[in-house]
Amino acid sequence: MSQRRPPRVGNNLQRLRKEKGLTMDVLAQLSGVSKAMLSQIESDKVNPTVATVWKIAQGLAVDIGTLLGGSGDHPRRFTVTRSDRINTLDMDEEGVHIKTLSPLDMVEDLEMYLCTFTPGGNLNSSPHFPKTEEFLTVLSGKIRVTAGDNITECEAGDFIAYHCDLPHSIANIGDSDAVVHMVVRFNKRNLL
Amino acid sequence: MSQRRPPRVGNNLQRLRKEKGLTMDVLAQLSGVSKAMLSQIESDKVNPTVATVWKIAQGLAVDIGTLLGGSGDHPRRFTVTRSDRINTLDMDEEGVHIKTLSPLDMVEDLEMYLCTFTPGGNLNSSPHFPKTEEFLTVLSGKIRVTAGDNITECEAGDFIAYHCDLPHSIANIGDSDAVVHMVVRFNKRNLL
DNA sequence: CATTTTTGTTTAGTATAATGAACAAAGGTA
DNA sequence: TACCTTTGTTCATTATACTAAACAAAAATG
Repeated sequence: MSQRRPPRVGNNLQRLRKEKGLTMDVLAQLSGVSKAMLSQIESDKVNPTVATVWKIAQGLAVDIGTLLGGSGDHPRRFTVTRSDRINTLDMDEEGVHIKTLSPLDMVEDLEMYLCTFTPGGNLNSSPHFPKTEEFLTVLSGKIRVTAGDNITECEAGDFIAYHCDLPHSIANIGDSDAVVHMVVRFNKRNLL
Repeated sequence: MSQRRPPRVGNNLQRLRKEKGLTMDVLAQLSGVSKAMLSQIESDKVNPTVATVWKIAQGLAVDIGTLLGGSGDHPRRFTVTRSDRINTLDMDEEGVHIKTLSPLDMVEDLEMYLCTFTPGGNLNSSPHFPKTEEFLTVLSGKIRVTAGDNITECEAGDFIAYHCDLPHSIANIGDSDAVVHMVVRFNKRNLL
Protein backbone atom coordinates (compact mmCIF):
# COMPACT_ATOMS: atom_id res chain seq x y z
CA MET A 1 0.00 0.00 0.00
CA SER A 2 1.11 3.57 -0.34
CA GLN A 3 3.41 5.10 2.24
CA ARG A 4 2.57 7.96 4.56
CA ARG A 5 5.40 10.37 3.95
CA PRO A 6 7.37 11.28 0.88
CA PRO A 7 10.35 9.04 0.43
CA ARG A 8 13.61 10.09 2.07
CA VAL A 9 16.00 8.77 -0.49
CA GLY A 10 18.99 10.16 1.36
CA ASN A 11 19.19 7.70 4.19
CA ASN A 12 18.55 4.69 2.00
CA LEU A 13 21.13 5.75 -0.51
CA GLN A 14 23.81 6.31 2.06
CA ARG A 15 23.07 3.01 3.77
CA LEU A 16 23.17 1.02 0.54
CA ARG A 17 26.27 2.75 -0.70
CA LYS A 18 28.12 2.11 2.55
CA GLU A 19 26.91 -1.48 2.64
CA LYS A 20 28.53 -2.07 -0.71
CA GLY A 21 31.64 -0.20 0.31
CA LEU A 22 31.36 2.32 -2.49
CA THR A 23 32.67 5.87 -2.48
CA MET A 24 30.66 8.67 -3.98
CA ASP A 25 33.23 8.95 -6.72
CA VAL A 26 33.00 5.38 -7.96
CA LEU A 27 29.23 5.35 -7.57
CA ALA A 28 29.19 8.50 -9.66
CA GLN A 29 31.05 6.64 -12.38
CA LEU A 30 28.96 3.52 -12.03
CA SER A 31 25.69 5.39 -12.19
CA GLY A 32 26.51 8.37 -14.35
CA VAL A 33 25.23 10.72 -11.68
CA SER A 34 27.57 13.44 -10.54
CA LYS A 35 29.30 13.12 -7.21
CA ALA A 36 27.85 16.47 -6.22
CA MET A 37 24.34 15.23 -6.84
CA LEU A 38 24.96 12.14 -4.76
CA SER A 39 26.15 14.28 -1.88
CA GLN A 40 23.13 16.57 -2.08
CA ILE A 41 20.75 13.67 -2.28
CA GLU A 42 22.27 11.93 0.71
CA SER A 43 21.86 15.06 2.78
CA ASP A 44 18.32 15.58 1.49
CA LYS A 45 19.15 18.96 0.04
CA VAL A 46 17.42 18.21 -3.24
CA ASN A 47 14.42 16.48 -4.64
CA PRO A 48 15.85 14.09 -7.18
CA THR A 49 14.33 13.14 -10.49
CA VAL A 50 13.13 9.61 -11.04
CA ALA A 51 15.60 9.30 -13.87
CA THR A 52 18.40 10.21 -11.49
CA VAL A 53 17.24 7.81 -8.81
CA TRP A 54 16.93 5.11 -11.43
CA LYS A 55 20.47 5.66 -12.62
CA ILE A 56 21.72 5.47 -9.06
CA ALA A 57 19.77 2.27 -8.49
CA GLN A 58 21.40 0.83 -11.60
CA GLY A 59 24.80 1.77 -10.28
CA LEU A 60 24.03 0.09 -6.99
CA ALA A 61 22.53 -2.92 -8.78
CA VAL A 62 19.34 -2.70 -6.78
CA ASP A 63 15.71 -2.22 -7.62
CA ILE A 64 14.50 1.35 -7.71
CA GLY A 65 11.91 0.52 -5.09
CA THR A 66 14.75 -0.33 -2.76
CA LEU A 67 15.99 3.22 -2.87
CA LEU A 68 12.56 4.73 -2.47
CA GLY A 69 10.50 2.46 -0.31
CA GLY A 70 12.90 1.05 2.21
CA SER A 71 12.17 2.52 5.60
CA GLY A 72 15.27 1.12 7.24
CA ASP A 73 13.88 -0.10 10.53
CA HIS A 74 10.80 -2.22 10.83
CA PRO A 75 8.65 -3.88 13.47
CA ARG A 76 9.14 -7.55 14.18
CA ARG A 77 6.30 -9.97 14.24
CA PHE A 78 5.72 -13.18 16.12
CA THR A 79 2.17 -14.41 16.02
CA VAL A 80 0.66 -17.80 16.64
CA THR A 81 -2.76 -18.81 15.46
CA ARG A 82 -4.02 -21.88 17.27
CA SER A 83 -5.75 -24.55 15.29
CA ASP A 84 -9.08 -23.98 17.04
CA ARG A 85 -8.91 -20.24 16.43
CA ILE A 86 -8.34 -20.61 12.73
CA ASN A 87 -11.26 -19.57 10.60
CA THR A 88 -12.87 -22.40 8.70
CA LEU A 89 -15.01 -21.89 5.66
CA ASP A 90 -17.23 -24.84 4.77
CA MET A 91 -18.49 -25.09 1.24
CA ASP A 92 -20.45 -28.28 1.67
CA GLU A 93 -22.11 -28.30 -1.71
CA GLU A 94 -18.71 -28.24 -3.38
CA GLY A 95 -17.17 -30.63 -0.88
CA VAL A 96 -14.44 -28.24 0.22
CA HIS A 97 -13.34 -27.04 3.64
CA ILE A 98 -10.98 -24.09 3.74
CA LYS A 99 -8.97 -23.01 6.76
CA THR A 100 -7.62 -19.48 6.48
CA LEU A 101 -4.20 -19.77 8.02
CA SER A 102 -3.08 -16.19 7.59
CA PRO A 103 -5.23 -13.38 8.96
CA LEU A 104 -6.03 -11.01 6.14
CA ASP A 105 -4.36 -8.07 7.80
CA MET A 106 -1.14 -9.95 8.35
CA VAL A 107 0.71 -9.67 5.11
CA GLU A 108 -0.52 -7.34 2.49
CA ASP A 109 0.05 -9.57 -0.50
CA LEU A 110 0.25 -13.11 0.84
CA GLU A 111 -2.53 -15.44 1.92
CA MET A 112 -2.33 -19.04 3.05
CA TYR A 113 -5.00 -21.69 3.20
CA LEU A 114 -5.35 -25.34 4.12
CA CYS A 115 -7.97 -26.90 1.89
CA THR A 116 -9.62 -30.27 2.43
CA PHE A 117 -11.52 -31.79 -0.48
CA THR A 118 -13.93 -34.67 0.02
CA PRO A 119 -13.98 -37.17 -2.88
CA GLY A 120 -15.42 -35.34 -5.86
CA GLY A 121 -14.93 -32.01 -4.13
CA ASN A 122 -14.23 -29.11 -6.45
CA LEU A 123 -13.04 -25.53 -5.98
CA ASN A 124 -13.64 -23.15 -8.86
CA SER A 125 -12.12 -19.69 -8.80
CA SER A 126 -12.73 -16.69 -10.96
CA PRO A 127 -9.69 -14.92 -12.34
CA HIS A 128 -7.76 -12.95 -9.75
CA PHE A 129 -5.90 -9.77 -10.42
CA PRO A 130 -3.08 -9.77 -12.95
CA LYS A 131 0.17 -11.37 -11.86
CA THR A 132 -1.47 -13.19 -8.96
CA GLU A 133 0.12 -16.58 -8.36
CA GLU A 134 -0.92 -19.68 -6.48
CA PHE A 135 1.40 -22.29 -5.02
CA LEU A 136 -0.06 -25.66 -4.07
CA THR A 137 1.49 -28.42 -2.03
CA VAL A 138 -0.46 -31.64 -2.15
CA LEU A 139 -0.38 -33.12 1.34
CA SER A 140 -2.61 -36.12 0.70
CA GLY A 141 -5.01 -37.48 -1.90
CA LYS A 142 -5.14 -37.02 -5.64
CA ILE A 143 -6.23 -33.83 -7.34
CA ARG A 144 -6.61 -32.27 -10.75
CA VAL A 145 -5.51 -28.67 -11.18
CA THR A 146 -6.71 -26.54 -14.07
CA ALA A 147 -5.55 -23.02 -14.87
CA GLY A 148 -6.48 -21.50 -18.20
CA ASP A 149 -5.48 -24.06 -20.82
CA ASN A 150 -3.21 -25.98 -18.49
CA ILE A 151 -4.25 -29.08 -16.61
CA THR A 152 -2.43 -31.60 -14.45
CA GLU A 153 -3.10 -34.41 -12.02
CA CYS A 154 -1.11 -34.56 -8.82
CA GLU A 155 -0.64 -36.68 -5.75
CA ALA A 156 0.70 -36.29 -2.24
CA GLY A 157 4.07 -34.55 -2.20
CA ASP A 158 3.67 -32.80 -5.54
CA PHE A 159 4.03 -29.06 -5.87
CA ILE A 160 2.23 -26.85 -8.40
CA ALA A 161 2.79 -23.19 -9.19
CA TYR A 162 0.70 -21.17 -11.61
CA HIS A 163 -0.53 -17.72 -12.44
CA CYS A 164 -4.20 -17.50 -11.70
CA ASP A 165 -5.47 -14.43 -13.49
CA LEU A 166 -7.51 -16.84 -15.55
CA PRO A 167 -10.31 -19.12 -14.36
CA HIS A 168 -8.83 -22.03 -12.45
CA SER A 169 -10.02 -24.97 -10.41
CA ILE A 170 -8.88 -27.72 -8.08
CA ALA A 171 -10.75 -31.02 -7.96
CA ASN A 172 -10.36 -34.13 -5.86
CA ILE A 173 -10.24 -37.01 -8.35
CA GLY A 174 -9.33 -39.69 -5.82
CA ASP A 175 -11.59 -41.73 -3.60
CA SER A 176 -10.34 -40.39 -0.29
CA ASP A 177 -9.99 -36.91 1.16
CA ALA A 178 -7.39 -34.65 -0.42
CA VAL A 179 -5.58 -31.98 1.58
CA VAL A 180 -3.80 -29.12 -0.14
CA HIS A 181 -1.71 -26.30 1.28
CA MET A 182 -2.30 -23.19 -0.80
CA VAL A 183 -0.30 -19.97 -0.93
CA VAL A 184 -1.78 -17.06 -2.85
CA ARG A 185 0.51 -14.21 -3.70
CA PHE A 186 -1.17 -11.06 -4.84
CA ASN A 187 0.36 -8.21 -6.64
CA LYS A 188 0.43 -5.10 -4.49
CA ARG A 189 -0.46 -2.86 -7.38
CA ASN A 190 -3.89 -4.39 -7.62
CA LEU A 191 -4.96 -4.27 -4.01
CA LEU A 192 -6.57 -0.87 -4.63
CA MET B 1 15.63 -6.99 -9.66
CA SER B 2 16.51 -3.80 -11.43
CA GLN B 3 14.90 -2.99 -14.73
CA ARG B 4 16.64 -2.47 -18.04
CA ARG B 5 15.34 0.86 -19.16
CA PRO B 6 14.43 4.01 -17.31
CA PRO B 7 10.84 3.96 -16.20
CA ARG B 8 8.25 5.39 -18.55
CA VAL B 9 5.86 6.79 -16.04
CA GLY B 10 3.60 8.18 -18.73
CA ASN B 11 1.94 4.99 -19.84
CA ASN B 12 1.44 3.66 -16.35
CA LEU B 13 -0.01 6.90 -15.13
CA GLN B 14 -2.48 7.17 -17.96
CA ARG B 15 -3.52 3.55 -17.57
CA LEU B 16 -4.08 3.83 -13.82
CA ARG B 17 -5.88 7.14 -14.11
CA LYS B 18 -8.23 5.81 -16.77
CA GLU B 19 -8.79 2.60 -14.82
CA LYS B 20 -10.03 4.64 -11.90
CA GLY B 21 -12.08 6.86 -14.17
CA LEU B 22 -10.34 10.03 -13.08
CA THR B 23 -9.90 13.18 -15.11
CA MET B 24 -6.67 15.10 -15.02
CA ASP B 25 -8.44 17.88 -13.20
CA VAL B 26 -9.68 15.83 -10.27
CA LEU B 27 -6.40 13.93 -10.06
CA ALA B 28 -4.68 17.29 -9.93
CA GLN B 29 -6.80 18.19 -6.91
CA LEU B 30 -6.38 14.79 -5.30
CA SER B 31 -2.64 14.78 -5.70
CA GLY B 32 -1.75 18.45 -5.54
CA VAL B 33 0.11 18.21 -8.85
CA SER B 34 -0.90 20.62 -11.55
CA LYS B 35 -3.03 19.41 -14.41
CA ALA B 36 -0.37 20.69 -16.79
CA MET B 37 2.28 18.55 -15.15
CA LEU B 38 0.06 15.49 -15.39
CA SER B 39 -0.42 16.09 -19.08
CA GLN B 40 3.30 16.49 -19.69
CA ILE B 41 4.13 13.40 -17.69
CA GLU B 42 1.59 11.28 -19.51
CA SER B 43 3.07 12.29 -22.84
CA ASP B 44 6.61 11.73 -21.55
CA LYS B 45 7.60 15.31 -22.19
CA VAL B 46 9.25 15.71 -18.80
CA ASN B 47 11.32 13.83 -16.31
CA PRO B 48 9.31 14.07 -13.12
CA THR B 49 10.68 14.39 -9.63
CA VAL B 50 10.19 11.56 -7.18
CA ALA B 51 8.26 13.93 -4.95
CA THR B 52 5.88 14.62 -7.80
CA VAL B 53 5.47 10.98 -8.67
CA TRP B 54 4.89 10.23 -5.03
CA LYS B 55 2.16 12.85 -4.76
CA ILE B 56 0.49 11.41 -7.84
CA ALA B 57 0.69 7.92 -6.39
CA GLN B 58 -0.97 9.23 -3.24
CA GLY B 59 -3.74 10.76 -5.31
CA LEU B 60 -4.24 7.47 -7.11
CA ALA B 61 -4.03 5.55 -3.82
CA VAL B 62 -1.39 3.22 -5.19
CA ASP B 63 2.15 2.40 -4.25
CA ILE B 64 4.84 4.49 -5.89
CA GLY B 65 6.40 1.35 -7.31
CA THR B 66 3.19 0.79 -9.20
CA LEU B 67 3.68 3.99 -11.13
CA LEU B 68 7.33 3.32 -11.81
CA GLY B 69 7.83 -0.39 -12.16
CA GLY B 70 4.63 -1.68 -13.64
CA SER B 71 5.33 -3.31 -16.96
CA GLY B 72 1.73 -4.02 -17.86
CA ASP B 73 1.86 -7.43 -19.47
CA HIS B 74 3.56 -10.46 -17.97
CA PRO B 75 4.28 -14.10 -18.76
CA ARG B 76 2.11 -16.78 -17.23
CA ARG B 77 3.46 -19.75 -15.40
CA PHE B 78 2.20 -23.25 -14.87
CA THR B 79 4.74 -25.67 -13.48
CA VAL B 80 4.41 -28.96 -11.70
CA THR B 81 7.14 -30.50 -9.61
CA ARG B 82 6.55 -34.19 -9.00
CA SER B 83 7.16 -35.56 -5.58
CA ASP B 84 10.04 -37.75 -6.76
CA ARG B 85 11.71 -34.83 -8.53
CA ILE B 86 11.66 -32.61 -5.50
CA ASN B 87 15.04 -31.99 -3.96
CA THR B 88 15.44 -33.48 -0.52
CA LEU B 89 18.04 -32.33 1.92
CA ASP B 90 18.77 -34.77 4.74
CA MET B 91 20.35 -33.41 7.88
CA ASP B 92 20.53 -36.70 9.74
CA GLU B 93 22.51 -35.42 12.67
CA GLU B 94 19.84 -32.84 13.43
CA GLY B 95 17.01 -35.22 12.63
CA VAL B 96 15.51 -33.02 9.89
CA HIS B 97 14.55 -33.74 6.31
CA ILE B 98 13.81 -30.77 4.09
CA LYS B 99 12.05 -30.94 0.75
CA THR B 100 12.54 -27.83 -1.34
CA LEU B 101 9.16 -27.36 -2.95
CA SER B 102 9.88 -24.23 -4.92
CA PRO B 103 12.81 -24.19 -7.33
CA LEU B 104 15.06 -21.33 -6.36
CA ASP B 105 14.71 -19.55 -9.67
CA MET B 106 10.95 -19.67 -9.53
CA VAL B 107 9.96 -16.71 -7.46
CA GLU B 108 12.50 -14.12 -6.59
CA ASP B 109 11.48 -13.64 -3.00
CA LEU B 110 9.48 -16.70 -1.95
CA GLU B 111 10.68 -20.12 -0.97
CA MET B 112 8.68 -23.07 0.25
CA TYR B 113 9.78 -26.14 2.11
CA LEU B 114 8.25 -29.26 3.60
CA CYS B 115 10.19 -30.17 6.73
CA THR B 116 10.01 -33.47 8.57
CA PHE B 117 11.46 -33.63 12.08
CA THR B 118 12.16 -36.94 13.77
CA PRO B 119 11.54 -36.89 17.55
CA GLY B 120 14.10 -34.56 19.04
CA GLY B 121 14.94 -33.15 15.63
CA ASN B 122 16.03 -29.52 15.62
CA LEU B 123 16.55 -26.90 12.94
CA ASN B 124 18.64 -23.88 13.88
CA SER B 125 18.86 -20.94 11.53
CA SER B 126 21.12 -17.96 11.56
CA PRO B 127 19.48 -14.58 11.11
CA HIS B 128 18.28 -13.93 7.59
CA PHE B 129 18.21 -10.57 5.93
CA PRO B 130 16.16 -7.77 7.44
CA LYS B 131 12.42 -8.02 7.03
CA THR B 132 12.55 -11.68 6.07
CA GLU B 133 9.51 -13.55 7.36
CA GLU B 134 8.69 -17.20 7.88
CA PHE B 135 5.24 -18.74 7.91
CA LEU B 136 4.82 -22.20 9.40
CA THR B 137 1.86 -24.53 9.16
CA VAL B 138 2.11 -27.49 11.48
CA LEU B 139 0.80 -30.49 9.61
CA SER B 140 1.48 -33.12 12.26
CA GLY B 141 3.37 -33.58 15.51
CA LYS B 142 4.31 -31.12 18.20
CA ILE B 143 7.02 -28.47 17.83
CA ARG B 144 8.61 -25.59 19.65
CA VAL B 145 9.38 -22.46 17.66
CA THR B 146 11.87 -19.88 18.88
CA ALA B 147 12.61 -16.54 17.23
CA GLY B 148 14.66 -13.98 19.11
CA ASP B 149 13.03 -13.68 22.52
CA ASN B 150 9.79 -15.30 21.47
CA ILE B 151 8.98 -18.93 21.99
CA THR B 152 5.88 -21.04 21.48
CA GLU B 153 4.79 -24.67 21.34
CA CYS B 154 2.47 -25.75 18.58
CA GLU B 155 0.58 -28.76 17.35
CA ALA B 156 -1.00 -29.98 14.15
CA GLY B 157 -3.16 -27.33 12.53
CA ASP B 158 -1.46 -24.35 14.18
CA PHE B 159 -0.01 -21.51 12.17
CA ILE B 160 2.99 -19.38 13.14
CA ALA B 161 4.30 -16.22 11.50
CA TYR B 162 7.46 -14.41 12.54
CA HIS B 163 10.23 -12.19 11.35
CA CYS B 164 13.42 -14.15 11.23
CA ASP B 165 16.22 -11.63 11.03
CA LEU B 166 17.24 -12.95 14.42
CA PRO B 167 18.45 -16.44 15.28
CA HIS B 168 15.53 -18.84 15.27
CA SER B 169 14.89 -22.53 15.61
CA ILE B 170 12.26 -25.20 15.22
CA ALA B 171 12.36 -28.31 17.38
CA ASN B 172 10.25 -31.45 17.50
CA ILE B 173 9.24 -31.84 21.15
CA GLY B 174 6.82 -34.70 20.60
CA ASP B 175 7.50 -38.42 20.41
CA SER B 176 6.46 -38.91 16.81
CA ASP B 177 7.51 -37.29 13.55
CA ALA B 178 6.52 -33.67 13.04
CA VAL B 179 5.82 -32.25 9.59
CA VAL B 180 5.86 -28.53 8.96
CA HIS B 181 5.10 -26.55 5.83
CA MET B 182 7.37 -23.53 5.72
CA VAL B 183 7.11 -20.40 3.58
CA VAL B 184 10.04 -18.01 3.60
CA ARG B 185 9.48 -14.57 2.20
CA PHE B 186 12.60 -12.58 1.51
CA ASN B 187 12.83 -8.92 0.97
CA LYS B 188 13.85 -8.11 -2.56
CA ARG B 189 16.13 -5.33 -1.45
CA ASN B 190 18.47 -7.85 0.11
CA LEU B 191 18.80 -10.32 -2.70
CA LEU B 192 21.85 -8.48 -3.97
C1' DC C 1 56.18 17.23 9.82
C1' DA C 2 54.98 18.46 4.94
C1' DT C 3 52.69 16.49 0.79
C1' DT C 4 49.98 13.93 -1.85
C1' DT C 5 45.50 11.22 -2.28
C1' DT C 6 41.19 10.21 -1.08
C1' DT C 7 36.57 11.41 0.18
C1' DG C 8 32.80 14.50 0.79
C1' DT C 9 30.80 19.47 0.57
C1' DT C 10 29.84 24.01 -1.43
C1' DT C 11 29.37 27.21 -5.21
C1' DA C 12 28.02 29.13 -9.73
C1' DG C 13 25.85 28.28 -13.95
C1' DT C 14 22.66 25.86 -16.90
C1' DA C 15 19.07 22.86 -18.01
C1' DT C 16 14.62 21.73 -17.02
C1' DA C 17 10.69 20.43 -13.78
C1' DA C 18 6.60 22.61 -12.16
C1' DT C 19 3.02 26.01 -12.20
C1' DG C 20 -1.03 29.09 -13.60
C1' DA C 21 -3.25 30.87 -17.43
C1' DA C 22 -4.40 30.89 -22.01
C1' DC C 23 -5.72 27.93 -25.68
C1' DA C 24 -7.82 24.10 -28.33
C1' DA C 25 -10.90 20.35 -29.21
C1' DA C 26 -14.75 17.59 -28.35
C1' DG C 27 -19.39 16.74 -26.29
C1' DG C 28 -23.80 18.24 -24.65
C1' DT C 29 -27.98 21.22 -24.69
C1' DA C 30 -30.94 24.98 -26.43
C1' DT D 1 -26.61 26.61 -35.70
C1' DA D 2 -24.74 28.96 -31.50
C1' DC D 3 -23.32 28.39 -26.59
C1' DC D 4 -21.65 26.36 -22.74
C1' DT D 5 -19.10 22.62 -20.27
C1' DT D 6 -15.68 19.32 -19.94
C1' DT D 7 -11.20 17.46 -20.86
C1' DG D 8 -6.58 17.83 -22.40
C1' DT D 9 -2.56 20.64 -24.48
C1' DT D 10 0.60 24.56 -25.02
C1' DC D 11 2.82 28.87 -23.41
C1' DA D 12 5.49 31.97 -20.34
C1' DT D 13 7.48 32.29 -15.92
C1' DT D 14 9.51 30.67 -11.78
C1' DA D 15 11.73 27.40 -8.96
C1' DT D 16 15.09 24.05 -8.66
C1' DA D 17 17.55 19.65 -10.10
C1' DC D 18 21.89 18.72 -11.98
C1' DT D 19 26.57 19.45 -13.36
C1' DA D 20 31.55 20.83 -13.28
C1' DA D 21 34.84 22.94 -10.79
C1' DA D 22 36.55 24.80 -6.70
C1' DC D 23 36.93 23.92 -1.92
C1' DA D 24 37.56 21.54 2.63
C1' DA D 25 38.84 17.93 5.58
C1' DA D 26 40.73 13.76 6.50
C1' DA D 27 43.66 9.82 5.68
C1' DA D 28 47.67 8.07 3.67
C1' DT D 29 52.58 8.36 2.23
C1' DG D 30 57.29 10.22 2.25
